[in-house]
Amino acid sequence: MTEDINKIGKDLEKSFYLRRPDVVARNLIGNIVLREYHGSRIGGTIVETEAYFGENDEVSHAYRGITERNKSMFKEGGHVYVYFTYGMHYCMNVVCGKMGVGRAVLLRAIRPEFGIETMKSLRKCEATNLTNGPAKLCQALGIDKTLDGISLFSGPVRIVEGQKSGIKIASSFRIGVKESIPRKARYYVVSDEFVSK
DNA sequence: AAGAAGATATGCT
DNA sequence: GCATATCTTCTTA
Repeated sequence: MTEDINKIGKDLEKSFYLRRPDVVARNLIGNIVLREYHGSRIGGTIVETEAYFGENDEVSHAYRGITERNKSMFKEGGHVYVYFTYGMHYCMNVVCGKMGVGRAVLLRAIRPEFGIETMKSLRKCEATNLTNGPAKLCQALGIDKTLDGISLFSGPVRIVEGQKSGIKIASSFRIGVKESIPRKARYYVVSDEFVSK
C-alpha cells in the first residue's frame, strides 16, 4: 500500500503539521486525502478547510479543555480527530501543533478523484454532491469514530502532496459557528465546484 | 440524573 | 428558507 500511495504523492512531512492551524489549513489546500477502504483506495484533492484554535477560540471543541470526546484533538500534529454530531454525522479534522495544544483543521470539502464509484455507493448520490461538506466527505470516505485518533503516517487515512499550481486560494469566516475570533480561518479554492455552499 | 445544544445534511414549502 | 432527523457529549443541579 505504501508503494502505491507514493505513486500518487509523497506523505506530507511531519513538520508540516507542527504549525499554527491557520497555516496548516491554508497549506492543506491542493493536497490529497487518501483512504484505504476494503482494499481499494478512495479520496481526492482538498479544496476547503477551516482552522480551529484551542485557547481564545470559543467555538473550538478544545476551548474548554480535554474531554473524552475531544481527547485526540490534543495529540501531536499529524493525527486525525473524528467527532460525531447532530445524531448522524461525522466530521474529520487534522490535528496540528505540539501535543497538548488542542488545535486542528476541519476538512470541509474535497474534489472526488479516486474511487468515485465507491464513494457514490457510500453516499448514494451523484458526483457533484459527493464530498462538498464536512459530513458528506466523511460519509463518502467511510470515515467514522473508529478512525478517531489514528496517525496520518501509518493508518488507512493518509494525506499526500498534490498538484498546487494554478489554483487560487481565498479565505473567509468560518461556516456554521458563531464567529468568536476576528480572523478569517476558512480557506477554499476560488470558483471550484466542489467547495461547500 | 436530566436537559440542552451541536464545526450538518436533506427535503419540503 | 426553514424544519427536522437523531443521539452523543457536556453542563448543571
